[in-house]
Amino acid sequence: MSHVQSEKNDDFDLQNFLPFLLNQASERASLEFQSVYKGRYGMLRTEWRVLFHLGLFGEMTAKDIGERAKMHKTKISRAVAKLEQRRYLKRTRDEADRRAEWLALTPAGQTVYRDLRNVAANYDARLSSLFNEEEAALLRHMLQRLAGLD
Amino acid sequence: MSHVQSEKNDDFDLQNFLPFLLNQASERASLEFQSVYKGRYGMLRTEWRVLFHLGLFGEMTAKDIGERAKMHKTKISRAVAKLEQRRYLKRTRDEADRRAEWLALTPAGQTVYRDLRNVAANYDARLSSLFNEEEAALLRHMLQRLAGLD
DNA sequence: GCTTGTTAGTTACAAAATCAACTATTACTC
DNA sequence: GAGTAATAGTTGATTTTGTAACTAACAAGC
Repeated sequence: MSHVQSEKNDDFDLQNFLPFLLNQASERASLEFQSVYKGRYGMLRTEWRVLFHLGLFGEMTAKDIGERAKMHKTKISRAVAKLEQRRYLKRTRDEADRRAEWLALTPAGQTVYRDLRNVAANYDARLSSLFNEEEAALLRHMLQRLAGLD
Repeated sequence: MSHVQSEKNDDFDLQNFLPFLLNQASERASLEFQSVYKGRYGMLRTEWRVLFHLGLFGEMTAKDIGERAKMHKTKISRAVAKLEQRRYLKRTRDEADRRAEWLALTPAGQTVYRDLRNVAANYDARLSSLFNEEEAALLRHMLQRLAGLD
C-alpha cells in the first residue's frame, strides 16, 4: 500500500468542494439503486427514468419527459425504443399534431414500475434515516435549490 | 408529504427521491464548472479530477487517486496519459516496487491547477451563498455522510 | 397557395465509459 | 527457490453517450 503525501500544497479542500461532494453522494446513491433495476430488469438509468416518469405522471410525450427530467431527446428516444421493444410501453400518435406521440405504460410496464417504485421508496427511506426529519427535509430543499427545481 | 397510498398516479414523489435530487443537483453543479476546464484547457472530467488530486496532495500513485476519487483504474490510466501528453504531469517509476509509478504535476500543470482551483473556489462560494453558513455546513456534512466519506 | 422557420422525434457518427483480458512485477506458500 | 496468487497499470472490444444532421409535420408571413 503506497503512502500518500499528506502535506497540503494549499488551503483548497476537495472534500468540501460542493460539485465533488454532490458527485460522490450522487454516484453512491445511484449505484446502489441501479443494481436493482439493472439486475432485475436489465434496464439502464435512462430507461428507468422514463419508466418512472410514465408511471408517475401517466401519458406524456417524449418532450414532456425531457423537460421534467432534463434529459436530452436522443437519450429519451433510445430509452423509449428499448422500453417499447420490451413491451413496457406503447406509443400513440397524436392526431392533432402528428409529429408528437403519447407514451403510456402497458400493464406489464406498470407492474415493473410498481415493483421499482416500492424499492425506491424503501431505499429513499433508508437514505433519509441517516438524518433526523428536520435535517432530511432541509437536505431535500437545498438539493432542489441547487438543482434549480424550486 | 402524503403517506396515503393510492392506486393510480400514486403518491411517490420523484421530486423528493434523494437519488434523483442528488443527480439533478450534481449534474447542474458539474456542468457549469465543466465548461471552464473544458473551454479553457480542453480537459475532461476525469482529467480535471486527476489534476486536482495531484495539485492538492502532491505526489500520488494512480492507485491512490483511484481510492480517493473512487474512479476506476482504466479511467485514471487514460487521464494520466492525456495529462502527460500535454506535459501537465510527469511519472516516476517507484524503484522499491517497480509496478507502481509516482505522479506529480509539472510547473505547467501546477499553473493550470492553480487557475482552476481559484475558479473552483469562487464557484463553490457562489453555490454556498444560496444558503446561510449553518445550512451550508450542514449540507456538506450530510453529503459526506451520503457519500460515505465521513 | 408558397416560402421560410420551427418543432418532435430519429439516426449516423464520433467521443467516452465500461468490462475483460493482458503484461510486468511483487508477495505468498510449500 | 519454484510455482502460484495477487497487484499496478495498460490495452482492446463492447456499450453507452453526445453532437450534428436528418425527416416529417406544423406554423406564420406574404
